Amino acid sequence: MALESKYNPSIVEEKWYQYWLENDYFSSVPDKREPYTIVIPPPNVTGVLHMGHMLNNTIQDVLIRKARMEGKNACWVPGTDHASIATEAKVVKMLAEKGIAKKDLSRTEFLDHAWQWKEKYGGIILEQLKKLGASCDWKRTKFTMDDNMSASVIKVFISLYNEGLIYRGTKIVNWDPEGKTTLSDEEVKHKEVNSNLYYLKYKVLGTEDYIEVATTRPETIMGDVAVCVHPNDKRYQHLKGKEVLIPLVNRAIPIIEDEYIDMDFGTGVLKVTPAHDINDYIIGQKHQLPIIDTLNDDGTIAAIAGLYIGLDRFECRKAIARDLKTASLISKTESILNSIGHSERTDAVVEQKISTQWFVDMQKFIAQNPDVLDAVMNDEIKFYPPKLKNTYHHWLSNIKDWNISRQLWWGQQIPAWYAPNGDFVVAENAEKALKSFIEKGIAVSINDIKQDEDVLDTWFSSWLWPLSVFDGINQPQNEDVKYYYPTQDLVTAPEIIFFWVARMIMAGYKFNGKPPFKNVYFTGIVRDKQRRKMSKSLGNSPDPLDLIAQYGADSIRMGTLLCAPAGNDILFDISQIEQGRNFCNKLWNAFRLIDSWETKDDDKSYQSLEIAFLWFNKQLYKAIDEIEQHFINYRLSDALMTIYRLIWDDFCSWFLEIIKPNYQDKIDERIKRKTQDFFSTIIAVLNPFLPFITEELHYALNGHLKNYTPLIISPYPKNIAQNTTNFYDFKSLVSEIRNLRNQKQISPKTPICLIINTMQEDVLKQFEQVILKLTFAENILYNAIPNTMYVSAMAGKEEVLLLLNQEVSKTDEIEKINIEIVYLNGFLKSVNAKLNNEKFVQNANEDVVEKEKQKRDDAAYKIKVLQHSLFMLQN
RNA sequence: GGGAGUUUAGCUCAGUUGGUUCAGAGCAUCUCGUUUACACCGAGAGGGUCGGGGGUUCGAAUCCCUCAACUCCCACCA
Repeated sequence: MALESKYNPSIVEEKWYQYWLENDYFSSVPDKREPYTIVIPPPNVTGVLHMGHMLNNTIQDVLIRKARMEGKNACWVPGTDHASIATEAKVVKMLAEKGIAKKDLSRTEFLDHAWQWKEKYGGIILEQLKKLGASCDWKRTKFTMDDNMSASVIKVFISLYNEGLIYRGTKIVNWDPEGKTTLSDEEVKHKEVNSNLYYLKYKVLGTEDYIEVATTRPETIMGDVAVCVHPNDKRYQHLKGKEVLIPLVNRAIPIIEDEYIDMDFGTGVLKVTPAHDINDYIIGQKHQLPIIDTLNDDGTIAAIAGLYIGLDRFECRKAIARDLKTASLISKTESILNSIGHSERTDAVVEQKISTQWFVDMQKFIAQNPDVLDAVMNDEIKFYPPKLKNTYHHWLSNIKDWNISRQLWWGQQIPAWYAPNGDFVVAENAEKALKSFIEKGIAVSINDIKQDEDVLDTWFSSWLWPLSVFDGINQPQNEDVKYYYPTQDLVTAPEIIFFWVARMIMAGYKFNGKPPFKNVYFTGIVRDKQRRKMSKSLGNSPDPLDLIAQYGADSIRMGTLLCAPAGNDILFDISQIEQGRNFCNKLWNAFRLIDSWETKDDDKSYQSLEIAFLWFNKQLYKAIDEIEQHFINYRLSDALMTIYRLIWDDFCSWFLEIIKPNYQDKIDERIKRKTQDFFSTIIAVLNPFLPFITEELHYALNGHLKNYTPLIISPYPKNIAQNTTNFYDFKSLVSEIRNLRNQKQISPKTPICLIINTMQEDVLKQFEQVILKLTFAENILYNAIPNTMYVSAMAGKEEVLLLLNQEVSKTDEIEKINIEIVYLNGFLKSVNAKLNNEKFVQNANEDVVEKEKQKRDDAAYKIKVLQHSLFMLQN
């Protein structure tokens, strides 16, 4: 077989992915084997693949592929999330571009458009994942609005409502004026923003005095119902019980007192606007003040405000500031930094607004399901990295009720039905709702009742994901859910620990009694080299598909994984991808070399090189152990690096160089076969990480076999017998010799002669062929006396002399040796100081003391050798 | 305001219970090399007082205190 000297991934990857699909290696059905399940964090149905997905899904694929090779029944369930707010926004935008306004459509018409959109674009991201090599069970692909998925959501809503865990209530909620919906607290992201703090003058009625109020939101003055001071504030004692006039509005409102007030902030006076601030709302309740909601749903000023009607809130702020200034009702403005809530999805500034919505009573929920907290804290569910346990704990202990209703159409419509008088029932459908009404003694007909217009928060469906993908809500006892649930690993971003991870744990315990997964691997955020988050607006996010086309999926997988320890952000840099590509090429060429060898029977070379096999065998199984350990700790970067070094250094740079025959020489057949065996093992270990190239090479090695098994389902190598033999460290000896060569500018292929002064001549003789081969030496003399033409160095306890055919500067050599002796004497002194310290000998462990003694003896021996050399040089 | 975390070679990071074979890895850098597996390469080398200070100990990157810088999460300061 003639192979290209450069590995070309594009053909190979396409070919093998098709092959795996055709042979159905990704799909899973319950059987007798141990299950290994991962459910994908469902990407938004409208999304396209970005670098974060690449990282996240590569990790999942590595885990699932390794499990598959280990003989487990590996099942990776893919799917997409309907992402109600994001998708609805996209559909609205798309319709607007066509000149269609959402308000002109009926609910059904709008949903028709949305579904069409979903059918057209919804599968893109999953198709992209295939390019990455993701070995998902595509037959199980789910969508959070599939019929049975939605049915699960409705069922859960009804049962939680019946248990009193879901309620309808009027509260201050977060309002996204752009998405025109409420948001949960988790969907509001606070950002530090520079704001103006305006000092407004409220005229005190019946006096000529003004009271100054500092506010960042002058546009809400139309909703003011009081100004509030601290009861102990000396500055305002004389104003108690008086009223003030709202500037511009000229409505009279009382001055009230409350200990909530921070006397040091601004003027120590707060304007109270209960409709638009949670604190004001609380004060308002306490003092029984009215509520004036001056904002429309789209963030414009409502008619009730009386002024600035229809103006956008931010325009209004400017206008008011201007008008107040004109009227001399602003005493000053200062610039302050404050934290403003933004919508997670639309990035609009979130308003607080009083509204009637549906909530999950979280405190009650947690109280009833203590496992939600305990399981994580006692590691029944393991977090990687574990520091996120604290974050989880902290959030749960301060949890607020979850607002689950959204004023959208795309999603699961809330199964609540209203009678004309406002009474409502919760039921699966209109018929059942009617029945409930009748049971409650409310006489209505089916035409009278109306279903709640709102849909449920997306996360109210995704929290069921690990159960609902197996239909475990609708049919809790079905074979799939019994077999696959709880799943093994969840791989996700720490950003959604509250949105999703925590809530899946809640749903898992609540609806199944078991945790949804055993391990949670939190990836970092993919950033660019300057540590900036990757974003479309910065244009610093490469298109993963372009990268795959250019470098191959294996290279990308390697590049992203090499520097991605759990929980650490990964700093994306193209050079890592190049490193991945170079590695693939290295592996490819190692195979080409082995493959090119012609064989013969050569017992002698086999015998003399056997030690190399023993040595590499040890390195190989040591590495397999280490890799296993890294997997246990979910340290995939370290696992991959271990393989990288095993292949590049141990296998290619050392082992192959040792056994490689001279140009045009044949190789002993057994050597070639053993080398191929090693190679097979190596690529099997590597396969979960780089599935394509390893599959290709595995085929190149074994494709001719009658009962050919592709690598994807071949057994994963295990270390059965511990190989603990210690080998002589021939690597440092060889390095020292090469270094001497370098120093003396002797080109690598020029034959040389060596003298090695050693106390373990027998051991070294075992490695003689190895050393000769690697150093291009002609022969080695042991413990021989050289003439004056040589250079020397210490390699461990061996002194190695490279014989020259030219005179060397004696003084240089003497100088070199003297430096070495000075260093060793210093070292010896410190070791001796330690050993002569009674407290050390008393307190330190025996083996530690023993080690120190060994070091002392070694150093003393080296000094002796060097002094001898010195003597030889000087005479 | 509360909580968590980080600070080790130019960069990104390992360093389990304190013991100089723990001061490491990869990349980058420098020198040499067009040796037929690979220049997407080979050989070799240099580089860190483990953020600063103090303490405990025979001994600290590793434990304690303190200072400094940075990061993240949570939170209703107008």
